Amino acid sequence: MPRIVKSADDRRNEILDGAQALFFERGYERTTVNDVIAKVGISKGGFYHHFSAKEDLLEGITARLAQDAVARVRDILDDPALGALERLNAFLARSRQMKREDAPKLRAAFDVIFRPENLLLYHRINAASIAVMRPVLTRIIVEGTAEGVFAVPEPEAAADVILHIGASTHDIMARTIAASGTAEEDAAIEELDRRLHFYGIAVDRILGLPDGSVPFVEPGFTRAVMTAR
Amino acid sequence: MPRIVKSADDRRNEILDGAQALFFERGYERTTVNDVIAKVGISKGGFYHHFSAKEDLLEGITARLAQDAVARVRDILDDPALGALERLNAFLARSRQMKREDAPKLRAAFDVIFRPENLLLYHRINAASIAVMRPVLTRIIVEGTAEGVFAVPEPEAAADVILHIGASTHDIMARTIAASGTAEEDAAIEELDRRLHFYGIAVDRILGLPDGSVPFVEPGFTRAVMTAR
DNA sequence: TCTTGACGACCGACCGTCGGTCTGTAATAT
DNA sequence: ATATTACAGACCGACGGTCGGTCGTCAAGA
Repeated sequence: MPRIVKSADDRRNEILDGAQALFFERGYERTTVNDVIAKVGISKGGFYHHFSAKEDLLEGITARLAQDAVARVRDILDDPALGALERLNAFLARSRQMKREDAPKLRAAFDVIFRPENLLLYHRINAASIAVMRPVLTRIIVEGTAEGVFAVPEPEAAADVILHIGASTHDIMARTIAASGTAEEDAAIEELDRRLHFYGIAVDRILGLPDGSVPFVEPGFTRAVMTAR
Repeated sequence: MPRIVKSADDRRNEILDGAQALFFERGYERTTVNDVIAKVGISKGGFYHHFSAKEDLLEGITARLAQDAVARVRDILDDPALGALERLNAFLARSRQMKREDAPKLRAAFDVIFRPENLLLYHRINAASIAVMRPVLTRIIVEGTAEGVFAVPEPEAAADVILHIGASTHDIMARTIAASGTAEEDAAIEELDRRLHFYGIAVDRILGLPDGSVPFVEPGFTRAVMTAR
């Protein structure tokens, strides 16, 4: 085979791109290192020159995804005109907007990520996003507590709890996706929507706010994302 | 090798016992099927006669553990004399008592379960215990809402959230265990204790109770469990 | 009581796959 | 010219899982 040399960064990202595509298509375990190098057009030796193990791919991919996600809300986080509650709601609104925008891609990824055999992949993505969001959310809570809007004794712990509440959607999400195309799809989406609505209430309460202050979903959001093609 | 024949149930439990011991000692991935059959004193064929895959061991073990755990609190769950809040607190108190009783074994298991490479093992155990506890906790919340003591619009969702809050302790637990034996051990335990205390408050708020109604920890509990030998 | 035969528990050699290593080489930098 | 980096690809050992066959058990028929 002809030898193609590229800069380390470019090659690394190429590998990450290929791996990410495969992971979101077949899952982590069902994707072999040989699959990845075949897709990227690279040799085994080349791969292991850039990554010391298959697991490193997960780290690289999830780190990139998380960095990305936070970059897209940076302006909201840095806007000095916003109060804590406004900032939090603007952040959540932006997140929803982004999800709506690439709902089809997201939905396709969900199909794979929420399969039981891909638990590890899901968990890593989740852990990475929590790690990135924790300091962000903590800052907002500290801010809100200083403003006297929130009433939270342990901001960092509260941030952790709130972020993990998102993880508790896993099961219902999985169920909803499994029900996709069947007669129960509609009911499953309804239930998921009710759940997400309640999670907003849980956040309100943890922050010491009146119910409904921090909406997690807006009308039609859940259905729009879950039925996207 | 001499052939030893036993009833399917006995053999199955023997295999589960051996596998559980190994998983809690070396973790799931680092335990091979050959390790298990060597420990139990059985052949490869024998093993696959009772289990269709290595993963089935996880299911079997976690199911057993979860069944066990719920059996040990059955009396509290069934006691008609208890109100919902009393029942919930009695349940948590019993759980703590059980943890204190076999703190050394628990602590040893923690050492393995919270290592990053054993994420799958941890997750399965957690998922199984949540699956078992969900209906139990849901019932308590429904009861409490009917009594007018709790104020929860979606009992099942609330149960899910509360159970998942426990999962958010994973990171700090892992950190605390990693700090074991170092100079930071003391500070890590303090922080873990503060976190657990806050989780109690989060539960109070989700249930619509005044802060401090549902204590997650009692003084000295965290240290007692985490420093057990 | 003894034989027979079916069934299920069990054996262990074997296999394919997969993550990872190693030796070597072409391209690039110094 | 030389060192370093980026890559190639044959190879390896370990592991999960399979498969054809064996042996203990027990019940029915002679």
